[in-house]
Amino acid sequence: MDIFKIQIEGINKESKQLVQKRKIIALLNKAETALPIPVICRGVRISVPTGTKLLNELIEDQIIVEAGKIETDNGRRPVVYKVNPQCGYIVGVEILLKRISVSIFNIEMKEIFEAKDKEFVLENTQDCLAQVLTFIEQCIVSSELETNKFLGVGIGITGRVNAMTGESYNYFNFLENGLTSFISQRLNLPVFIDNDTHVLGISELFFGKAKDARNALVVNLSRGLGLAIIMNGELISGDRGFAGEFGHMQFGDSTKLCICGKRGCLGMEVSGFALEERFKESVENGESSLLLQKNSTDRIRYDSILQAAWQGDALSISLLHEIGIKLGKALGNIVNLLNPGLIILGGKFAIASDILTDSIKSGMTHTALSQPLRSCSIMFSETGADPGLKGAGAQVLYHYGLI
Amino acid sequence: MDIFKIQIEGINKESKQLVQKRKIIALLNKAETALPIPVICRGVRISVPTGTKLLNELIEDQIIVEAGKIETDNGRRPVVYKVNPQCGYIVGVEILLKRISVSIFNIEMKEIFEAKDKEFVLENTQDCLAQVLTFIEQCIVSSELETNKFLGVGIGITGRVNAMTGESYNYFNFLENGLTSFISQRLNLPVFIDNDTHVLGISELFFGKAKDARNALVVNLSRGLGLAIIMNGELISGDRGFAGEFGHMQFGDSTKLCICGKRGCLGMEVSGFALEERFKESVENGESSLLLQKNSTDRIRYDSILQAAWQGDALSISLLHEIGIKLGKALGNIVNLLNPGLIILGGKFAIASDILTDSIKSGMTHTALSQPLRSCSIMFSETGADPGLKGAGAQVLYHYGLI
DNA sequence: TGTAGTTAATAAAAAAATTAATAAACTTGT
DNA sequence: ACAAGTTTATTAATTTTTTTATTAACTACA
Repeated sequence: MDIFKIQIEGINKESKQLVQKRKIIALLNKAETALPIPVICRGVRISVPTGTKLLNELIEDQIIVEAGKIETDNGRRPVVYKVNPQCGYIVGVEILLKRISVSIFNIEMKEIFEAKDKEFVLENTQDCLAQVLTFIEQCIVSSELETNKFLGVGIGITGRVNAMTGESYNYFNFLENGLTSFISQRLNLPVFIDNDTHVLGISELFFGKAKDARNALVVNLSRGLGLAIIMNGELISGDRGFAGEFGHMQFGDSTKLCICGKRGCLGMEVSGFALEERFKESVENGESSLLLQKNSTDRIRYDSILQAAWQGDALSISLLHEIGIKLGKALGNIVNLLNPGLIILGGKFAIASDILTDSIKSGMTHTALSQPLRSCSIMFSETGADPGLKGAGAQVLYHYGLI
Repeated sequence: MDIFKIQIEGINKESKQLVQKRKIIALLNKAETALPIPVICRGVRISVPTGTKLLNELIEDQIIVEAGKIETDNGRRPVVYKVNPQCGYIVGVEILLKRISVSIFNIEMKEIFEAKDKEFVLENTQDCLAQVLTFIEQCIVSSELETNKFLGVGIGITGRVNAMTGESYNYFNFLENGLTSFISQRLNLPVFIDNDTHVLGISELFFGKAKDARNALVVNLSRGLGLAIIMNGELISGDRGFAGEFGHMQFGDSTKLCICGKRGCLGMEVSGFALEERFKESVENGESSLLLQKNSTDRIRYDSILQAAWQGDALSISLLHEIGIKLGKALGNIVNLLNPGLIILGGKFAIASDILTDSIKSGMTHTALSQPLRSCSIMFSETGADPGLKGAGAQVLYHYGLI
């Protein structure tokens, strides 16, 4: 897919036309529907004859295809065009602590191949890296798609990641030139990377509820606690990609020691892990719960507690309320600091929206100023299955300016 | 200055060339030195003949001027060009609680007229607004510059401001269409506005130490406490312009009631106001200070305490240390959240850099994670006089894409 | 059913921009 | 001091793009 790779090159004879071609592709890809020539030409600010010429060349290259005619109120009906869904493919990879998933998307981000939740143990070793690579390679082969049509690989991985340099600090940090350049060389494809929470943010930004918001927070509340910050319509990475370390915000009353070495980290009070701990404590103090009928206390994971809360278990609900209020207080502080128009609660906790929403809101009133609070709405993520995986893949489109 | 106003209009016959002309102007204005034709043409990606043609038209319009020839290692010596400093002027206005300042800058942001620190009381009244307007008008007249050469007015004002809509929420909020459109109509000039802290951030971003930083925090520590956040090289305003309400971060141990109605606001512990309060308390508890020799406790303002600290007064220094540690703790939290590469301490407290720097750093270690902390340096503002005023004016250049 | 009105697409003419060629100005090395 | 090499600046030739004009396709209404 040579046309997508031009942008890096300097000025040459073809460059300007190729830039315009890429603009056409981007316009069509961003548009919800197929577009007619006049609209395309207005969109990229060129005349109809040149636009038509470029479009025909793109059709010749099978990058753009006709999509029939559309109804109009009056006048000749225009032929509309869209990007050929088969013109390019994207690999999305999600590497979590205990499982790895790969999806292959077409250029419209429709999933056309999947190999999800393969059991796996993430370790900072050469061997583990080799496993990841062969799994990705296998998926590409199994998909039976033309290899020269792959545009790139987008990876989401737990831990701290520098999206700019392509380094992963916690895992595979033994590589000299960073993780992306290593994988890129091996697969002979451009590779982009970010951490699991940021990738979730990308998903919300382009496909979820943050689509129309210029300033939003995406909370990733699962076993851990993370935050993706979107400001001025862009994901905020910070200087080294560390932005969003919400779980280590020193805001809690708890004196529990966090793995980071400090006490009072928010993640020790607001997270799936914290929910499990608090559940155990409560049971030890004699409280009862529906969950105890089936399992012993040790085996109860936060997923089960969330489900129990949904089924009406009083203990689980009250624990969730506690968490909601604490999360709300912390978010209120960030609302003062960043004045987001929207907060999206994502991650595994999103299913507990009914129980959490009011407690978060009430927590926020404790800390947030009334003006920024009034202009900030709270929503729960409703993206389809595996939003992180889709966001991981979307990095590729984002870097090509196609989204 | 018609050429600067084109960008708003739609597509017309001249539009494309004017866009290129604006690019040339922007390139020359951003460059430190005057540039020769080949460099300009490479910079805006046009050929030498067209570039020369456009340049000559700009010279005809007196927007660009020749700036002699430069020495080169070999080959014919090129003529270099720069933006005519007299081609356009900018009005910067700073409206604080007790004083108002106006400066007029040329397009290089050199100050060519000033009327600073006029005594004044900011009130939310028609009368006060009229005073502001006549003062600005007077300054424009006194400057004796051609009125048609003014590019716009940039305002910095205390209180909460929506830079996008041009509304000021705390002052002059009785206007129907926002403050900027009102002043714009009266002065017949484009008007841009932001709050005093954001304007300070703009100053650091374009002329100060944040020039080369893509992610920075600018702390405005004077009688109040504010924060300007720069991420991805842009000032973060948030959804309604409220971003940076650092002073109301709920992070303190103090139980003092803040004007916002909450307790525990950081501004009640870290600010000039807080310094005055703590000084009073300490003296009442029997501590001594150099300052007491001259003034009664009631009359001592934070400026004096800062100066006393600089002169070695033990009480003042220890109070500053307290403030520094608290500020550092709060900043550490933000470092975790946003991973800035640079923190600039500006405002009146900047002169106490020697005393504050270590305590801020030690405070940060309490809350910040080691990784983001390591990549974050702390500096003290060293911009010239009235950085806020310069930042206010710079808004105009920023909106024209000339900076 | 036919005509006026509207928009799309194509073809021809005009304008604009680029490349190529050339002249001018300057440095360096012999 | 003068030829060779470099870079800038100007002019001429070629290519590209846009305007303008024309034809095609369709709706609405009489």
